[in-house]
Amino acid sequence: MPVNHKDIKLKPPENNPDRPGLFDGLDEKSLELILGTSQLQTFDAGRLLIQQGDVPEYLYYVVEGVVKTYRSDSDGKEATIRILRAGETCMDAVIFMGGASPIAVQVVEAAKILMIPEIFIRKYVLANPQFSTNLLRIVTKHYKSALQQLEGVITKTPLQRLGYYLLKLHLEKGHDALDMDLPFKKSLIANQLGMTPESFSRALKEMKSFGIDIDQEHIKMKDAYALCHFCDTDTAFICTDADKQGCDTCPHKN
Amino acid sequence: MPVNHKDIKLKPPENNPDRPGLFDGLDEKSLELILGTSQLQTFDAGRLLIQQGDVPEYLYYVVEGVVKTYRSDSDGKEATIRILRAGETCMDAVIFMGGASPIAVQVVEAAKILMIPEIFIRKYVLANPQFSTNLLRIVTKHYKSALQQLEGVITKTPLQRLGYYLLKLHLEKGHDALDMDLPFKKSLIANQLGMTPESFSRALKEMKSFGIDIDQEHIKMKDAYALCHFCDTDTAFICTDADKQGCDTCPHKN
DNA sequence: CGGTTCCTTGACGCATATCAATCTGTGTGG
DNA sequence: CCACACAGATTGATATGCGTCAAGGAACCG
Repeated sequence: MPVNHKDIKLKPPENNPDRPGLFDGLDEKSLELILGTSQLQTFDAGRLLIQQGDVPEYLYYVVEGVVKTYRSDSDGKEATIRILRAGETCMDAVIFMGGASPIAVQVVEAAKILMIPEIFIRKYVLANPQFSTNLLRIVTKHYKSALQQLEGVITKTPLQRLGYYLLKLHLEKGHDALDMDLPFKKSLIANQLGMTPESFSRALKEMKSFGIDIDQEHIKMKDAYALCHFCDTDTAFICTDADKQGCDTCPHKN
Repeated sequence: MPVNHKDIKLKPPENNPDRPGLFDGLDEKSLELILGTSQLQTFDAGRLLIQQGDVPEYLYYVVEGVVKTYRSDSDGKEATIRILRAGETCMDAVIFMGGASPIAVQVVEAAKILMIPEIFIRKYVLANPQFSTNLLRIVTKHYKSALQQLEGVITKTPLQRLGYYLLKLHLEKGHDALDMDLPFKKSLIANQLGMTPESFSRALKEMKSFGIDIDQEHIKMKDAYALCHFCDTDTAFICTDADKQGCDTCPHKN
């Protein structure tokens, strides 16, 4: 059954360029066209939407809930790639890779998902330049985060990876927010950071020496510069306090 | 100075869907338009084309030579992302990320490079659907290989990563070729696989127990199935011998 | 020939995975 | 309301695999 335009909110609250959305800048007509060919479905936690090796038939747009994408090798070990919330998509890139999906997709917390047929996506890229640009922005953003992950796992210690993760969390909230919560289950985050839950737990304790206290999933920073130590050129670029006093290690100070 | 259309070969010999090219399917007029706004330049080995944090002004198309993209963290450790040869591009994705480049680009072996202004790229995506599709295919291919790299570093041992690398090399040549050469300097490959040259060297020796002999950069496989042990769903998909006899571990055998 | 670069080999130590036990919170059923 | 079960998180003890450091060898080029 086709989806009614009014059924779902297509634009998540924050509408900043760092969070490119699939529907950004599209007019009413385009939206209706897309929704008309799509379907909306609800899935329970644990449900596998795509297995590694499947050829995807839909692009998935998360309306509600939490979904993860991951790769697993032959002995069953998993490497979490992304954890998606409302407003994010997956299989967007895979559709253009052609052939079997290199990743699997699983629902983590019960989710409502908009499913857009892959054939429509491919055709619509040819018809609508704005849509192409949206897709390019989304895919390149995934690529970027994969590169950061990759560098982290290769060159950084678990502690540094955690620090970098917290720093990005902090920057998302705005540099004034000294309190935040871990957005997901710890074991899930641990896997995404390429470490075991045990190492994750130990790394959290070590964070105290940087002035960051963790109680359950609550994080309290001593001051706004506690995480500067983990900054790099990417985060410095979006840091509103870049190059200010208080941070000795800012990469902008060259 | 604008580039003459006849100066460079824009299509590398192999024209298969797994090697998407920037100029695939474009007509003469489009090619002339692109080349007219671009410049061709030659660089020596070691030359830095883009540093991490720079905002890219060009998309780079490698006409000749070897170029690598990598990320380095604050203490100078490098993680090689890709190693490009003739017909490949970089900064293609970065242009659409907006802002500073998360990666650096360096010439490894003296290279002739076509430089296309980023502003042109962005505009041309809006004007030419074929070009959008080309870019999407290229970027998603990069993304895919980043994901494979990521999984490898997180879940696999150095030996397995090397095996997977050799397998892909083998499949590129066609499954009949039992002889091949390492395409790059060993230390470069080692870094791309996320290990030290020492570990790489030891892993190469271990390969003997799988029926693969390495002499200098020459690789000799005992038979076409020697590398099957390292296969996964991605490689199985492009393996012409998939599911045949000889390979006990083929992921297609479910 | 000497110098340089790259690769290889060996010895060593540390960091992180692994394994196992305990603890905490949460929900369920009697 | 308590007892129990279960999942997730924590903590501790252990071991091993990879990086590091240092030395030696091989190929290349002047």
